[in-house]
Amino acid sequence: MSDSGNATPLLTPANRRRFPPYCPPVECSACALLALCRMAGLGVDDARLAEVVGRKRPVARGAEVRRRERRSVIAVRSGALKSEMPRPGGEAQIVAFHLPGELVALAGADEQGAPEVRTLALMPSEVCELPVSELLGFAPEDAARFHLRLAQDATAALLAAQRTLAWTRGEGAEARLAGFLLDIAARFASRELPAQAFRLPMPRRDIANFLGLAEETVCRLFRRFHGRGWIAVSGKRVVLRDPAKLRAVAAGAAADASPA
Amino acid sequence: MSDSGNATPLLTPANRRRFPPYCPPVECSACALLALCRMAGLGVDDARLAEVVGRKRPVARGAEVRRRERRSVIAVRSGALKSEMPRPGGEAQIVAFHLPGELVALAGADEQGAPEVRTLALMPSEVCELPVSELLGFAPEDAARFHLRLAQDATAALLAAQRTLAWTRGEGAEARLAGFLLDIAARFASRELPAQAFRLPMPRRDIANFLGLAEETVCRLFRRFHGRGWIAVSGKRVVLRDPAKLRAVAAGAAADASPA
DNA sequence: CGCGTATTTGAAGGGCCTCAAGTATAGTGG
DNA sequence: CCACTATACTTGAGGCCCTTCAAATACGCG
Repeated sequence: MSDSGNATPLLTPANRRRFPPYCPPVECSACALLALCRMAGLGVDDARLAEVVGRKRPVARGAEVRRRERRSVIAVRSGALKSEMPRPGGEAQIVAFHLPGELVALAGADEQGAPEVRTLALMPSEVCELPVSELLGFAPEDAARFHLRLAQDATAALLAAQRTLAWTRGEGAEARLAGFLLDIAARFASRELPAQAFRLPMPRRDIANFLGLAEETVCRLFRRFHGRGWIAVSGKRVVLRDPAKLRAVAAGAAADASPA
Repeated sequence: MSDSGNATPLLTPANRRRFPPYCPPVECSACALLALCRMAGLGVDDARLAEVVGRKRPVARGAEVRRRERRSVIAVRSGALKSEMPRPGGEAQIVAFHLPGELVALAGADEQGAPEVRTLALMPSEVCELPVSELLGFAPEDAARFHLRLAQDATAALLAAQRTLAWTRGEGAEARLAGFLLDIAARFASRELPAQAFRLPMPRRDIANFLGLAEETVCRLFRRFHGRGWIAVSGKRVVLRDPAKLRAVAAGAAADASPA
């Protein structure tokens, strides 16, 4: 198997500069918020869109994404976010990462007091905010369809959270990291972003937190996967070289074959 | 503090028989489905209730809870359920337990094919099913309010799932089990069921699966907590004797004080 | 180009898992 | 109502995976 085809770019210093950018903006056509925008009576290029939806609102790296309206749905346009839940004693637990085109802030969309979940930008990002309150004056039939769609999006998010709960409990640290890489790649692919070679938006520390591992363990696993030829990794740049093997590892297969 | 009052029953053989039953049925007044039932135009004691809502539908121990209608919301009336997500290679991962008065089957309420999440009865149980499709002919205003409530319930469920994700990642096995016991107790209390002395509806094996631990570890932890006087445990019967200490442990406090 | 942050690497130790066997419970059927 | 039996719970010993602590290096941002 050795070096079968150099179709995948190697992470030589020369290739680093031409590596895909971090998290490029997605078009409205690939955004999960599109259905709600349309249902709100807004054409994508309509003039009213800019009025109701806060488009391209910038969020600085490390800053918290906060609702402008009491009740609203937020989507990521570019960059990446993380949602974390504080724990009584110790570090907050990261419960989800949000990539371009994905919805945020569905959980607790109606909570009154201080939000339990904090959402922070992992890099300079842009978000779109669709205020639900602006739409309450709509015709009852439209409001019903809108809220139904909202409920569907929320149940979809719940299902996604349960899937996450399932594979992050995978036996062994290798299974978890393999599952993580495949999850990120699949989500990039579903938004028509490069999914084989990409940059991880989050530091090792956040990956470790999310997977329930130590930061050093995540580092060692990246190196181990790299050494086995499953991936090529240099800092945040990652190339998936053997997705099938990663799937097998994520499913619990012991690593026996493949040269070290 | 020694034996300050024997208000809490000891788990002597004599007291076993008078121990609270497993998961007694909740009244409609304490059920999370009540708001949706009322909004659907159904008085709790209304004759139509029996027609639209499948009340007291029995589910045998180990049987799968399946929707009768394509789209519906299910609540637990008595007993207890577990929801599990299959994993590629190996045992399914339990993602949630459902106690009397709680909603189920929100996730995937709209999915078309075979459901990803399977919901099984941990003991002989009764469930109520409210078919959403039956209500689509309602007045638009009522439909709008109904779907809004549905969306709120869905986001609340998502928030609950994220909370679960946070404390089940607690550092150390002791923190996880302490958090688990407090979680169960709090949910019993919110439904006006006995929350200090109760029976765990699920076997050790399921607790271990849910918390990402080995079954033997869970057993040892129960015995350890029992030995330290934090709880009294005999099989599935549990009495919380020092909830404050359990909270401290769940928050990550090291166990140093308290006699062994 | 320099500094701060992020990543990497090593060594030692502990906590949880695995395997195995015995005991007690509770559900089942007569 | 009681006996029976399958399931669930408990307990012990040994070993490995992951964590912790510490320090050096590489990268990226201003």
